[in-house]
Amino acid sequence: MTARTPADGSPHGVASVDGVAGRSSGREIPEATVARLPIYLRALTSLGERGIGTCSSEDLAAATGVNSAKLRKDLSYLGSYGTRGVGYDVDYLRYQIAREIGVTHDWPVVIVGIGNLGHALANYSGFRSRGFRVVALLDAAPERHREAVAGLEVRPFDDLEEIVAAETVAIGVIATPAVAAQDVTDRMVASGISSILNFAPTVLSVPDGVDVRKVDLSIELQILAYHEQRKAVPDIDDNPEQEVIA
Amino acid sequence: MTARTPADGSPHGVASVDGVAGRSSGREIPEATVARLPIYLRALTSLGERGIGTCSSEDLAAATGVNSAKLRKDLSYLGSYGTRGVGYDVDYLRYQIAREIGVTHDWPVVIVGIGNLGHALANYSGFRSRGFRVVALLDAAPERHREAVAGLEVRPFDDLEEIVAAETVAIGVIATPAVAAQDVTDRMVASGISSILNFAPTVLSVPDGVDVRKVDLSIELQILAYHEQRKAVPDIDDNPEQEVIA
DNA sequence: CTCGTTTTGTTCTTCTGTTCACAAACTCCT
DNA sequence: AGGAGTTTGTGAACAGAAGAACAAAACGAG
Repeated sequence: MTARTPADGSPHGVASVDGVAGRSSGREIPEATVARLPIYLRALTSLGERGIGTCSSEDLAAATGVNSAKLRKDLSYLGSYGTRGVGYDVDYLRYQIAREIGVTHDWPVVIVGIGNLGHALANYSGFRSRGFRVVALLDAAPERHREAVAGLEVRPFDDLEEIVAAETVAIGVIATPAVAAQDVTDRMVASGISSILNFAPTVLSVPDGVDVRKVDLSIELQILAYHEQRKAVPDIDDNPEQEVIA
Repeated sequence: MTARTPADGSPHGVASVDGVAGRSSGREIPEATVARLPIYLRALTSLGERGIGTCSSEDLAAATGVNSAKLRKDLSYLGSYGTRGVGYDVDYLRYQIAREIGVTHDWPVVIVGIGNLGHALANYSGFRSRGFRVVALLDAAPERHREAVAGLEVRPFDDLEEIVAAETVAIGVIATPAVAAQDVTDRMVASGISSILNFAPTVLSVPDGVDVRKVDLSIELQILAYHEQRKAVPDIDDNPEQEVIA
């Protein structure tokens, strides 16, 4: 912990990296690394809860299923938060990653589409504990309103703008049928939301500056199926298609 | 279309790539491409339903949000299924992709853990229409048994081996709490399942030859949060640490 | 205080994936 | 039939990510 003082002091006395002088956050973190930071964060939380105060890159690599060299390189983008010969302070590193990701404070989130999946998402406790707070559940269907899910009333979709403005919501989750997803997206964007997590099986178009991530359950299964098929028929091809031609 | 005969015949007369000679399925499809094939498949299905018989790589690229050159290269790994100057036959290409992925017939799937998420998955109609058939819902908790979800009875987890053997199930879905996930995995693997889709927020360890894909809802949100944070504070860093250096 | 051990942070190499750009192949029009 | 216009399939350049390997930094023992 005392090791904190040299902060980002790059060992070899180079105070500024890339010639970017003062901007200590000037390090551009590669996308692949960003996608792994949450994994490290979760593993560190778990280690911390088990009372482990320090861990090496090998330990953390084992806990996350990542190659230790890759892990060290990932962490090095954030700064120099380890101690050579010792390892990383679990709590300290966890805080640094949380800060880098931006989950030291909670992000308000709205969920639109309270069907089966929306229910599950609303009830998912992992959001709360990992930096997100569901502030509203919205659905266009009147028969779903007033129903209480996870302690929140389901409200009309038309309340979107009001809620986004009142709570400064930046992140929206779409769990509607595919056909409604683009409309919901447009309304979200218009109301000020600039990051969307989309569970609807459709490609959304959004203006620049808005991020969309998509989670598609059947795509994941299809990727598994592809590899599964290759296992089953390791060598032979299952296309009996000589005849087709002509 | 006639172009099928030369199989992988690379134009410049190189019949065997990599020296792998005759293996027509020897084309190794890059992982990144495999992950996009289901997207193309879905878009083609949608085009087909709209009565569109032919599409160019530009059309399909627009529908999927992918660069058209990348799309063409992806498709070229499967074979030469387009016609220069014309484009791709929607149905024909769709069939070829489905065959490559291995979803021309349905894959039986079991879902373990019928909580909120398990419910949602069991009811998700997209599985059925995209090459998967949920053959059983399993849960360790006795109070969940006999409950009917999506037309299937929830059965005891101990029935796993019997079901997997009876239906030759190769793919399992884990929607249990994190703490149970590794045990469920071990049982699945022992019973013969070799592809797992994991929704539990934990790293699974599996023997070689078993594939695991993980879907983690809060990780997706955290990735969005990272970028969102960067938008909010485009330049200034939120760590006020100039003083440190010494 | 010096030596040996540990473990980080980083450089260099290799691999994988993306994008560009264009010849080859096809259609359609005249 | 020939030429103009499209669109594919792919080689080659480029970019990004992963992995191996090692010097620099910290610690502890003697």
